[in-house]
Amino acid sequence: MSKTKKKILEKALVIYNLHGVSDVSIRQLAKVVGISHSNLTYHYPTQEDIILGLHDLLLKKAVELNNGLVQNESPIKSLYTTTRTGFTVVYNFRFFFKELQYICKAFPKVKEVLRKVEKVRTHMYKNIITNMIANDLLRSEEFIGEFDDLIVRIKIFSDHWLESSSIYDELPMEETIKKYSYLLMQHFYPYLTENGKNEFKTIQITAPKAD
Amino acid sequence: MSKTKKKILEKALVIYNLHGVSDVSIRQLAKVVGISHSNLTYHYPTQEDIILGLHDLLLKKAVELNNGLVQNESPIKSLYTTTRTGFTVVYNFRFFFKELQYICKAFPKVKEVLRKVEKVRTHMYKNIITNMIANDLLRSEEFIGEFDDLIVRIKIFSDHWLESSSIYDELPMEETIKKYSYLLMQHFYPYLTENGKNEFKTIQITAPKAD
DNA sequence: GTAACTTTAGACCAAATGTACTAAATAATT
DNA sequence: AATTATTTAGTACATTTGGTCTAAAGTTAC
Repeated sequence: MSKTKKKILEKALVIYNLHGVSDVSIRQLAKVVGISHSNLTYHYPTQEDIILGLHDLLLKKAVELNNGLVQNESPIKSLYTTTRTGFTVVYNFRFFFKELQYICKAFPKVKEVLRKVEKVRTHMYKNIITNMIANDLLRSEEFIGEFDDLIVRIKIFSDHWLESSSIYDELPMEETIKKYSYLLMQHFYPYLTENGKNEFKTIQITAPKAD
Repeated sequence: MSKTKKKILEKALVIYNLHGVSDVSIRQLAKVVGISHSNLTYHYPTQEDIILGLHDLLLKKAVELNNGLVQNESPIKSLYTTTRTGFTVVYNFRFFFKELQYICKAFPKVKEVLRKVEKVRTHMYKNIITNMIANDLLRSEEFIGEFDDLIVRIKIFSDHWLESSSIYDELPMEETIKKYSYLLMQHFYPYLTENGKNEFKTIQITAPKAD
């Protein structure tokens, strides 16, 4: 990737986070980058290409941060740490999650990518749940599809906590991420075994009270 | 409200649901209504006024439908019915929920209204939960704030299930509403007592499997 | 050093948008 | 019937937008 391309993505992230994708034209972005709008179209013919580039960055960042985590703690604490770092990435690319619907409508290719990523996420959560059951941290299903449905709920929460927060909250970044990471974890809580609940308590210490 | 104003809102709802608020200009809307764009601005000086009018309609519709429900069933079945009708209203005003973030950013007055409505919703869920506990359908809190947090999660789900569905699903309206109403109910399931779970099973019959 | 390629800026264009203004038509009031 | 108020359409305007085209400037290769 050329230096200019890198700089474009970098500045695009800042300005999109600030004003939203739908409010920033090619010309405005070019001005921020410090190049002409025709030069910008030379590197990224359409806005969709920029968004795809940024989404790529997002995925790379997420993987990179996750690899840096120590995974020898308890599964539940591990899950919490993973959630925290994941939610931090979401926050850093907040333009994406705030305008998810607009982006999917305006840029079909992005929507396709998202659908693929969704399958990976589902798979990941399935593994986590199987694991927790095997370790006697989570009870087993009480009806067919119970945990598949839980995963759907978790994914909706993960995709939209930021949007909701931007409407109803007025917290600083750190607080927001803490609050919603903890809320995500609570999706699991009522399904935990006694063992699991005891482990869960160890993460409560760092978590703030919601509201 | 004059006949013209009514017709404007009516047509706006259709065209917004179809193409999204951000994609429909005053001029396009005027064409659909069959009046001049200057006449439209006469009745609704800004787009914000139209959105506010539509949100008013939404609330009225929700109240009206809710009043039509029989409330002598079991609390859990009652909650399910309320959810179903509520989600039907959400679907009928889907433009609103699909572009929640955009609307809140572009029209600050709408955001204020939403924040007020949110408080009412919280209160409603608190009542429902208190009631269910009193009727031995729901267990009591295992830690402080547990059910407040549950309510936050439920509200996020209620606000964003449609947006998520529009990205990942391709189901017809009826199926979609059924699926997500049932998913909402599952937020309560793991907190239910034996009594509650038995009641819950009576609503499972009409619910489709998720995915 | 010159030829070929890449990167950049500037100008131009047609389309669309919100807003404002004017004047005609219609309805209401006296 | 005359006047006043409301509703309607048309026009004009300044701005912005995404594209396209052209040519200059910079870089690389031979």
